Amino acid sequence: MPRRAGALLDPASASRYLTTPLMDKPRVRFAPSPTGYLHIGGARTALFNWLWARKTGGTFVLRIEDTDQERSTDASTRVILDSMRWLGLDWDEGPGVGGPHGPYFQMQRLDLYAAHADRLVAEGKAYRCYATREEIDALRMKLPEKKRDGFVYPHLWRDKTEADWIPNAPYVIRFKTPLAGATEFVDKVFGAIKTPHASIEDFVIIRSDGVPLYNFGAVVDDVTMNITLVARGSDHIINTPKQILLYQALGAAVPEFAHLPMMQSPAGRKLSKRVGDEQGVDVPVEKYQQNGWVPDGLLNYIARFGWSAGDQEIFSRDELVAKFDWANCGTGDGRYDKKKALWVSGEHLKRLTDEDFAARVYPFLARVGVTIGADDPRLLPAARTVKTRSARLLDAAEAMAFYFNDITLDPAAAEKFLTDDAKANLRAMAELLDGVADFTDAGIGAAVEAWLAERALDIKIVAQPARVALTGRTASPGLYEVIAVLGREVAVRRLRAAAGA
RNA sequence: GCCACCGUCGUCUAAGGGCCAGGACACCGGAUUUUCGUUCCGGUUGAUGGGGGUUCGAAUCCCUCCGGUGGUGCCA
Repeated sequence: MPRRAGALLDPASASRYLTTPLMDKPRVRFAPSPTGYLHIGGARTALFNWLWARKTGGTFVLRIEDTDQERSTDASTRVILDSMRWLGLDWDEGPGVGGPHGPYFQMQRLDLYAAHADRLVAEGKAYRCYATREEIDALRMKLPEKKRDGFVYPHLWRDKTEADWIPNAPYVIRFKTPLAGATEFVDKVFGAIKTPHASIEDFVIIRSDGVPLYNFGAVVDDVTMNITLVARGSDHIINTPKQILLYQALGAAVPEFAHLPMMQSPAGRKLSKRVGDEQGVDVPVEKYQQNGWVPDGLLNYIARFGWSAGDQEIFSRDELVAKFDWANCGTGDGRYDKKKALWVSGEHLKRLTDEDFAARVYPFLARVGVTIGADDPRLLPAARTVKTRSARLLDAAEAMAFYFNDITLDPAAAEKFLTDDAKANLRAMAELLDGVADFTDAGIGAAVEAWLAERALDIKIVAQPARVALTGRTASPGLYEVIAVLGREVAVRRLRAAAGA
């Protein structure tokens, strides 16, 4: 494993760059592309940036990188923003809130990119390339098959001058990458990373339609938005040298960089939505919302992925803010672990107050066919009985449904437990409950225990049949609490129905 | 192919030259319990990718091989 930040640069070979002067407060950003949904890995990137901003009193900027016009949609922007809000990752500048460095959509900043690109061209640091895609492809195809993969743009227009420009013909703008030397930077997570310029081709910074490509748009924005620390997935490590070259060409201070290892599928694949579906992992953040995760639970799981603080596993949002640091980020890619994710979710549910838990479960009740009012007096006591046995709110709602809706007996359970002897006991129990004065968990328990003692019956004999009769299933919260929440009328009716059937 | 990065229990991680490689999830066993779950206890159940070095001593430093990931686009 490489030494993290602090590894030495080789001053002789690296082209040095300006270090961001220690400014007052960090400015970080999250810059998603609106091409679908908020990816769980993207949420993690956003979270780490947000944590750093909140911890340091810095600024968290949200920017929408919508320059891929083929795939970007407004609907997607809304979905991403909604997921960010649901997670509680509020941004200080960006869509909806504005800010002094807007607009925060790249397609509304085209003039800015053009101006910067033109300046680079004027200064000889970039150049117009009139070679068409077809032309370049033809050159590539001329190579022997084995060498085609290694084809790089052959500097066709690198040394041409304005006199060579073709009037009215489309062109792209390419960056004039230094032919020799190397660019090295010290990543806050990965340590020193060095890339020889020879391995960087003269990459396109502006398309023929005037729209910038990722590397250029991101740099111009990060410069003009005064971003001091760029934190993103390690898939961008490869882009960093190009971007540093761009900062230097623009005469701008180079920000700090922090890359995060990738979150892979359980089988170690790239975590795309399709792969996630195949391997049982929810990739879009909206799915977690729909399945009844609490935001802090999701944040906890993804924070703890690639980062740690001693042996602690469960963190509140505030603890995350207090304890987060780039130095405790690891470098190895990791695999999503669904079981652990669910465990973390459940731990967060357990830590909710009963009232809070009930209020959060309520919206999910409708999803499982329960239509009660938010002020239904059974809601809180019912919710309380399933809180510690559910991993997500949707699971809790499902586990609670029997309290409110008519039940159907699980056939296998009925077959096994609703024997003639058991039915006789259920009738007797119904009788008993009818007369219990203190119809509470404790009161019912006392009455039933006394009744059992009187008849020399073991609770094990009557519990399961009663459970099946009352809930339809063999697994449920404690029998007495179930009865108490159900209420005398319903409990008695269900016992008799099962006994009579 | 080339470039960059990464490699500790099945999984997430700790230890960054020196006490049995620690914790968590998972898994197995047990206790408690009216079921499930919770909770508690136990686990020689389980790992430094392989091989070379350096060193009294290596998961840790060096070399090499292997493996994985990302990139190699007028995607981001």
